[in-house]
Amino acid sequence: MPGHHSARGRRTTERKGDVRERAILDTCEALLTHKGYDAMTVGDIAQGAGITRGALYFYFGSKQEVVTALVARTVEHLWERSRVTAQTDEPRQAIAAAMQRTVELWNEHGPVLRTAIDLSLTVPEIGELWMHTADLFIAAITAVLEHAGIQAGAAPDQASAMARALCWMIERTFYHASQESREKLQEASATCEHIWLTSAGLIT
Amino acid sequence: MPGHHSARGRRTTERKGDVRERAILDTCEALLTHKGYDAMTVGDIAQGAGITRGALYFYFGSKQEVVTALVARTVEHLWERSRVTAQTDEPRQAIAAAMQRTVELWNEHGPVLRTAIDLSLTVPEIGELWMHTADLFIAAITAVLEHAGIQAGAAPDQASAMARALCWMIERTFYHASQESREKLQEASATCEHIWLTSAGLIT
DNA sequence: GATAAAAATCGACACGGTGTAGGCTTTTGC
DNA sequence: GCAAAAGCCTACACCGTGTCGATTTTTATC
Repeated sequence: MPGHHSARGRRTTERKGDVRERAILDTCEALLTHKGYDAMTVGDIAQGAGITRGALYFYFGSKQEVVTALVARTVEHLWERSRVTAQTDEPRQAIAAAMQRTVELWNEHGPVLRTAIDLSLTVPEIGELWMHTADLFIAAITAVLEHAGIQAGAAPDQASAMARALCWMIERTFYHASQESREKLQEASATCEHIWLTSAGLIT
Repeated sequence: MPGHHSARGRRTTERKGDVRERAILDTCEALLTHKGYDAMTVGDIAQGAGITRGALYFYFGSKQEVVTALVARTVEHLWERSRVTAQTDEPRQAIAAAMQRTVELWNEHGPVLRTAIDLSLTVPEIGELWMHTADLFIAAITAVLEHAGIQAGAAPDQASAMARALCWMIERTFYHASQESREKLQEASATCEHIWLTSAGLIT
């Protein structure tokens, strides 16, 4: 009985492997949270997912591939959300909304995002993924800045360059704050928002 | 003939091991530059320094210890410089000077600094070192902000919190720009300086 | 400049994690 | 029910790490 009358909308036909694959990624995220990337061994992941090392290599070619898939899964979430978010015309609102969404993502998946950042240099695939994410962010910030009256362009005091720096500020600030607590994250977010607003000329 | 009339001021008595130790660190920095941390093996370092793996373990207990020592050496440079730099009273000058010094350090030791950042999470000793460096920086930024009229305090729109966010902005922006080219670094520095000035209320 | 202690070096080894290979078992679709 | 595909496992080979004990070289002292 494959994809029969599954009540759900889609065609289903969910292979057993699909479940396992999710289990592997879930386990990986949990391990990343509690042990960190280096300490996490392929055997650990397999064990957590209820299979042996050998079986895991049926799904993923290496530890790095597992993590890459996990990062992809997490980041796609973000892409979805950012695509949905209609651009509010009011800069202040747009900024507040963007920051709030980002806080939520970091609250939910902080360890994965931190790992992604750490591995960006050494694992090209992850670097790719993260760069793309950053570019989305930078584009969004650039739009807001220009909308707020900052001159478009790539010179150091123009929208594009400033957006890039602000993006890195947010990334790094969240990276650290998300290690501490949700409260710290919220505070850090407020600080970033304030600097963003100031840079946009929306605060005296 | 140990430390005889060595023309130099100090007591000399430089052991052979001191030279080797330096050679190891120099090799490590070169390898970090050309291969990156993960690809770099203890054997590589030893070979580059003209000894065998076994001998290297006489100097350092592990690959991580080698890198930690290298980071320490590099960061101490920075501490020196920042201690020397008398605090100019004029905020604009202070900011420009700080940025320039930072650019130089990243130009000279970009790969080491990037590695230090990458390993901050996983190697506590390096995390320690880097945190201390960041704290110096944050204190300096805080001082400038307060001097420029930003209210002291840790609330999101007060000097201390803002300084922290600005520090991370600079760290991350330099991290990326230093991978590209000296020109990019210089531009990135200008952008960070502009945002810093704006946040300090020194630019309309 | 002989000598004994300290410093430096080496080769061999044990361990642990990775990734691969070949064969067995379960699912899946007809 | 039955092939083919998918899933799974054990065993193995490889590589990098870090340790050990024996040996050689430096260093300081007489």
